[in-house]
Amino acid sequence: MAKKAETRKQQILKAAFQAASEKGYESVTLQDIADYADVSKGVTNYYFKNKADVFAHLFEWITGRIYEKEAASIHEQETAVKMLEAYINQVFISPAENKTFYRVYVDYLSQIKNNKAYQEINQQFYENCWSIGRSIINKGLEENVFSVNDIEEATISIRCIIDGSLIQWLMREDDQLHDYYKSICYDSILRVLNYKE
Amino acid sequence: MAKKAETRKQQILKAAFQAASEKGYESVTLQDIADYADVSKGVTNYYFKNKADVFAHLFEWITGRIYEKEAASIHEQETAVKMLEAYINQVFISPAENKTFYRVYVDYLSQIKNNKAYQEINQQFYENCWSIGRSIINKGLEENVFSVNDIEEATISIRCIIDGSLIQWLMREDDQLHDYYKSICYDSILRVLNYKE
DNA sequence: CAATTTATTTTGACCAGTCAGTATAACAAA
DNA sequence: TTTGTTATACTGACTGGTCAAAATAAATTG
Repeated sequence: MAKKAETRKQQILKAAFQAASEKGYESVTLQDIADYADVSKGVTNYYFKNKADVFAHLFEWITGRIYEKEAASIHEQETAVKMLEAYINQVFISPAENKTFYRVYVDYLSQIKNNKAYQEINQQFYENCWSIGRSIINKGLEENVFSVNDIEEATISIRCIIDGSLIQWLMREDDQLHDYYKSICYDSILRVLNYKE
Repeated sequence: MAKKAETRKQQILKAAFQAASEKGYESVTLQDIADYADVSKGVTNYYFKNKADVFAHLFEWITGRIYEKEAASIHEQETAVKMLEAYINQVFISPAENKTFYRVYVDYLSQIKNNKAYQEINQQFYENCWSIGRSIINKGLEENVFSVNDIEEATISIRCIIDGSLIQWLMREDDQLHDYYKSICYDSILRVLNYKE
């Protein structure tokens, strides 16, 4: 049944994610994935074409989930600044979660050059992220609290700052700096948007 | 003689760099390094403990060179804004060079979690980068053209923006966007430093 | 200087281990 | 029975690292 297949695929993707966050993309073997999913090795090859196919689906799934959460976080908010605050809270959700996700994400980034499919998934992710930034900026322009020369450039800048801060935080391997980087990220974005009031 | 050994090591490091930028860190084999260096396979193990040792030296060498170039670029400049401009020009040196270096750098970032030595090299690189940012900020504060609440936070923010933009540019695989991202990076930093005049 | 010995460097075959992917058998459900 | 699913054994390709022998350079000696 199609439902069962879907469940199995999810189970395998979650296992691959857990394995990758603990061991790193390249060193994860098909056996590892099977072990984490508590199934035999043959199952992974039954549901996915090959290892790269597993990871393509994994990255698609992860980036999709991340975007949905981030997009949801801003929709309840009523002012641009509150939207941004909610966004940053969602992005810097916790040291543990950020570490798990961003380790896999950095592995993923390092693989993009080798795989056209990965590249397209990431392009979609960027576009989704930019759309969130764009919403916040437009709201702030309506409210007259932000001032930017070019909306597209500002949306791109927001994501640069977010990824740049999370990656730098991750590389320093110090959970205590999480709040510090969160506040640097938030303040920098406000400055880039030329926040007044 | 010690001089010859040094030359050989450099030759191997350059080969490893070239191999890594073309094939990606994980898929580079000792044989690849030997091939690019035009020596036999055993030589690499004669001059380095193992593969990880080669890459530790490689990363140290690369990040050191990058820092030196960046540091040198700002020293001739007389105003804070010109220093920043020179810095960004050096950072966004050309699509080809940025691609070569940043591909290896992203691979390197994805390996940091697995290797204490890599982590320390990167920490040193960050501190070097921050010191460049700090020089520029201090100069701008003297000149009364910048305004920041916290110098340390601003130095960190600058590197976040630089890495964030270069990584995002790299992932989009479009050389034409190089100038675009360069200008976004430059403008964002000016805004973070609250540039007036 | 030349002959010989010693030290250093280079080579490439080889080994032991790993992994992705396959083949096949066993099992379960309909 | 038939079809869909899972387990297991296996293969072939490849890798990091080793090592003994070859090549080369340096030092020593007559």
